[in-house]
Amino acid sequence: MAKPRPKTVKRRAAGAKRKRTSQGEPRREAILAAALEEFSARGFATARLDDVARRAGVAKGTIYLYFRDKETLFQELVRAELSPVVKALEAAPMTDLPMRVVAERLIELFVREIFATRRKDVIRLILTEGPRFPAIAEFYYREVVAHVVTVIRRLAQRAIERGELTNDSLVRFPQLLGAPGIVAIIWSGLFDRWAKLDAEAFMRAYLDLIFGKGRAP
Amino acid sequence: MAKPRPKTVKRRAAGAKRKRTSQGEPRREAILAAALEEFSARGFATARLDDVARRAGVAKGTIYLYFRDKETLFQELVRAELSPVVKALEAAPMTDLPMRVVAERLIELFVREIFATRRKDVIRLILTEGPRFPAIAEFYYREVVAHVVTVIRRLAQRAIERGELTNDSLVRFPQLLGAPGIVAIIWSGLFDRWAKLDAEAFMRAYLDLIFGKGRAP
Amino acid sequence: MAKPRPKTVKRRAAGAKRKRTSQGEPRREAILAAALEEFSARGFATARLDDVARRAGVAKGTIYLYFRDKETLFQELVRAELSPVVKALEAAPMTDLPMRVVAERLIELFVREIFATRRKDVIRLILTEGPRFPAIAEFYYREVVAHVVTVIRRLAQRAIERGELTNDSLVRFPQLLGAPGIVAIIWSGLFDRWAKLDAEAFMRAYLDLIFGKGRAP
Amino acid sequence: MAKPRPKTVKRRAAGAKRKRTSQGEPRREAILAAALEEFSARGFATARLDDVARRAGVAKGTIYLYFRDKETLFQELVRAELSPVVKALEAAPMTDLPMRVVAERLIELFVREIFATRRKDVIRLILTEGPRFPAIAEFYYREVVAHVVTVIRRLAQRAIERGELTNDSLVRFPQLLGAPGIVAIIWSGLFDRWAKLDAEAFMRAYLDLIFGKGRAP
DNA sequence: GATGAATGAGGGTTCATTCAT
DNA sequence: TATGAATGAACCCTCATTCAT
Repeated sequence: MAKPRPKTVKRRAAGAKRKRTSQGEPRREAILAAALEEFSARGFATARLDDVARRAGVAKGTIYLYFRDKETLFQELVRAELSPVVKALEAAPMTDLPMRVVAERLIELFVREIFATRRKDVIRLILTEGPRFPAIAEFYYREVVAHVVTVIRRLAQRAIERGELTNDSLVRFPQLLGAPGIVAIIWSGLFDRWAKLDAEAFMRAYLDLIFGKGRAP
Repeated sequence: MAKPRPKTVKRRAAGAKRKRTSQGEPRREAILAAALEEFSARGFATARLDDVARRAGVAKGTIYLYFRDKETLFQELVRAELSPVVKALEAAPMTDLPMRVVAERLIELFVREIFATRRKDVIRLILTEGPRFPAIAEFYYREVVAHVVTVIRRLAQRAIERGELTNDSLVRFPQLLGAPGIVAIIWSGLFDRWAKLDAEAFMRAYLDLIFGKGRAP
Repeated sequence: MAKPRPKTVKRRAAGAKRKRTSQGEPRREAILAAALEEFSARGFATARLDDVARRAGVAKGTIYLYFRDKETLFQELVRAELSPVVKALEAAPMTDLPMRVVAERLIELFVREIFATRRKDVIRLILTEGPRFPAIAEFYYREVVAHVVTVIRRLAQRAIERGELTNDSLVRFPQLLGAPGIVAIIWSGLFDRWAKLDAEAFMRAYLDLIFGKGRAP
Repeated sequence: MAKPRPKTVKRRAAGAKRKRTSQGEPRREAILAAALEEFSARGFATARLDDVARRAGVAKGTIYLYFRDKETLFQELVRAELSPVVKALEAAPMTDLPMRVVAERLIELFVREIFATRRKDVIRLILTEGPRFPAIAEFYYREVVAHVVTVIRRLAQRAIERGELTNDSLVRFPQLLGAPGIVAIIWSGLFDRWAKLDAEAFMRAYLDLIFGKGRAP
């Protein structure tokens, strides 16, 4: 009974390892970063907390000091990475610029803040794991997608009023504007090996397609 | 009796041969159908072969008579479901109809043959599991995506020549034409709970957007 | 992903081990017997299913073919071992013999069917683990203790009517008759190392004490 | 300041010394009290030191300043709670009162000092955990049980000499006198939920049974 | 071919114990 | 002294895979 650890055995023979101990370093952040790597690379179900711990430079048990369980780690990972986006969306100023200009800025924003960062992987994780994590899908829908849809719809409405757009497709389906962004993310994870896709050029070409080439700026 | 096959003999390496019982190998089909259900519902890693077997009405061991292992089952599932599509693509006739008309037929085809069928789930599986199954991603890329891209590029080229399109976006990025289809599939798996998306209307609105409303038939 | 077992590695290099395969042999029984041993020796919480499996000559996973989990194994163990006792109790014939005679037969029965068998350990397990397993305590109370109490009360009642007993202590507290049996079981598990207790003599001395020495047959 | 004790020095082996803060080492007491609660409620193996610490209002590490490990805590807990009993036993005066009277006083003592106090739980812990803690079983046997047995044997001897008892059962098995006390403790932990047992009445009825009702006082 | 009982590696989670502060 | 974050061994349970029948 109670064989918790041989009492006579010295642990960690030498004071070697123990990499990161700069007190200021937030273990939680390290774990989240490592989890994102592992979940992205192997998927939620297949990722091993052992690997997350190793990558974060902590012991396996340490993860449980910060997260109730694997699923919670995943959910908090998504929330943590997305919350700046959520905040930015809520603070999004309504401009009076032409829609095409706004759209181009959105592309820049998307590339800089999402596509070129770890957030791209978070989005991909949501797309791939979301069906098994309704809570995450809902969070993403309510906090991100719904906002974006609303904003785009309003933009499209005004663009029509101003004559920048000649039909109401984007009002009825604002998702259309974001479609290339989603596809770019998916493509990059699936097919870049065989055919790399220049996401920014891809999305700009899309604007050319729907607004007409060079009509803007 | 019993015909106890010498114990040291390697069983047929499985996967290879096949094709005997005239009317379509009902067991194999049942397993594939069951596997699609389970993989779609739970993802590859989380799906249990036990459930696949139960759903298919066979014993667990039977699966291994037809497929080397879980991964092979998955790969053959994708191939089996996609091969008609592949064949259709290869036989796709090049028409001289206006691009918008062709695009509308593609939408109909997509809705009827993909979106309204189990193939939608196969596509979704490829999108979500592909990153962990390069073989599948590659197969899908080479046999489906590349063909579609080529076809669309050719269509776009001609459309430009005929003045139906005024810029080369679709030539440079034929993926743009398929983007809404992809997004529709993803949306349906993620967000339909909160906001159902009418895939066909969605894609038609897209054509309105890029070709101009009602300009075509 | 899916690293279920290296495909090329041959398992169980030699067809050695595989002890018990005499088809007729009930795995379930072997597991229950092994579980009783392990639970008795180490207590429920500390017993390792690994050891149960090893002792039963089966693989760890096999246990789960027969029992949902560790706790279920424990509960079914208790039920399985006690059910003959329960049946015997229900079929217990009411005799007209003097109470002392009946009590002596009960002692013989107790020694032969409980104390000299694995059931002694089951009773001990109930006494020690019961507080943490209300379901087991209740089962034992309802199916065994309550019956025994009822039977003894009836016996005591009649003994009073016949003048074999001169007070109603055993009617009010039939448990008194069984107390030495319980104490014998506890003692044997705790103190036999330092002072062995002859359970049968112990209980017979008890009858001498309450009925008077040698007054009965 | 900080007085950072040279890192290589072995901390006081813990357990030994102790005894300084005048008014009874409140921390140590708090830990022992908390430990008794937790061990009683969940058993040794299942109790968590985390909970003990929380209940005692100290940090987890603090426990280790007072006790080498979980097992030592348990053993010292038993010793601490029992030592007053041990002392009382050693000082037990030999009276010349009739045995029944003495027995009744023992019952009162048992009820007041054991059954109505936390010591009941300590006894129960010994009974349930003893088999896995030979050191505790032995301590309890030597310091408590053996003494009690000796005392009762002497009492019984004299009772026979005086004609208060007509047979030697209690001389040969003094444990018989304590049996109902043990059973009362066990019953209260197991079956009180379904059938509460009045321990004092139970033990008094026992005296009625073996000495004859009302013959005493 | 077909079955499904059996296997056992793998991984999530817990918790006694340590130690830097 | 006291703290509590960190550690990592241990253990329950799952499930892909095998194989005797």
